[in-house]
Formats: sequence, C-alpha cells, structure tokens
Amino acid sequence: MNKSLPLIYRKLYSYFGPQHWWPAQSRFEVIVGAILTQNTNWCNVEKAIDNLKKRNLLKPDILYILPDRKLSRLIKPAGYYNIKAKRLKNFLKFFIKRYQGNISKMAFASTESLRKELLEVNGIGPETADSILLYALNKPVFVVDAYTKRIILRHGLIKEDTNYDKIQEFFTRRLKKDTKLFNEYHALLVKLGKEFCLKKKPRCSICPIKL
DNA sequence: GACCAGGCACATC
DNA sequence: GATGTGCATGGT
Repeated sequence: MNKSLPLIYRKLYSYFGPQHWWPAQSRFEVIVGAILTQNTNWCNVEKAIDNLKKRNLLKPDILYILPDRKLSRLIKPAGYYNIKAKRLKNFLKFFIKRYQGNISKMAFASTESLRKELLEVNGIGPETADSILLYALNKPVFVVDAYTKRIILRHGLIKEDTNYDKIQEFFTRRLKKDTKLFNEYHALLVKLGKEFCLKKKPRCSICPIKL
C-alpha cells in the first residue's frame, strides 16, 4: 500500500511509456490548443486546429485580425465556438500588446508574474494558464485537470472538495520541481484517465496504479 | 438518445 | 462563498 507520487509515476511510466506531450508543431499551437480543449474532447480540438492550419491562419497577428464570426466558424468542431473565439481574441490582445506576439519574450517573464497575467485574461483559468506555462513555455508548473482530480480522489489521496490550488500543491510538494517530470506526469494521468477511469465505466480493478 | 470530453465566467442566493 | 447554469460539437 504505497501511495507515494514518485512511485505512482514510475508505475505509470513503465506501463504506458512516454506520452510525447504536448501534441503540436509549435508553441503557439500549444496555446491555441489549451484554450480550445476546455471541457472538450481532444479529437474535436484537432479538427478545429487543422481548419486554422490548412488556411495558414495559425499565427498570432493573423488570428488577431480575423473577424470573430470567421474565427468562430473555423473552430466550430471544438464546441463552445463563440465563447472560445472570444477567449482566443482576449489572449491574443494580451499577447500582442504585452509581448508583441513573441513567445520567447513571454517565456522570459518570471513564472509567478506571468501566471498572474494569464489569469487576468478573461477566458484563461488556472488549468489553461498552467498548461501554457508548462507545455508552451517549459516552466515547471504542475497542471491539474479533471482526470488528475478524479484519479487521486478515487485513490483516496484527497477529499472531494479540494480546490485547484490545493491539488496542485499536493503534487508540487511531493515531487522534484522538474519540467520534464511535470510534463510526463500530467500526460500519463490523462492517459490513465482515458483508458481506465471513465465516469460511467470505471475499470479501476485492472488499473496499473492499483494501490 | 443519454452521456461524456484535457474549463471558465457569471448570475443568484 | 457556495451553488447553479450557459456555452456546443462529435464520438460512444
């Protein structure tokens, strides 16, 4: 009965192997994907991103001047397309005004101040901000999502009402602060969640981190 | 046809 | 401050 987070990581890694996250061809694509994937199946997000890519629109300055109505139509497969178009525009406005649409400039900011700035953008919450920090900017920030919470809740490691920041703290206090580790750990939890811990059909009896 | 998916903001009490 | 609700497509 060992519930140490490093051990769970080793079990997941040896079972599933490296996940190669985030699936994207550029850091900007990671950011767009992070916003589009809010409460949405990744397959649908890929369709939306492909719509932008094949029209050569996946660039900050170009996306920013694209009419909202057109952007909404192109990202339609990702669901919530009207609100997500606004959220993308909100981010782009911040990104261009504050960092001239330059990811390297943004990456140069301190993690704490940048996280605060991202959270001030309407439509970017803690998970989206942390996904951007970790997967686009390689900052050592642990990402918490619905799978993460569900898995450690079912293993009795936290209580139901534990909020985002507390869950994040739960991980960061018990793990080495390491970008590669945080990257792989979160990706592995998502993989596990998809394969074994679906809401309607929990298959935890054969779960590789049965504790 | 119900249920779910890599959230977030806002209204209301 | 906690609880409820709108946002929407596509796969199972």
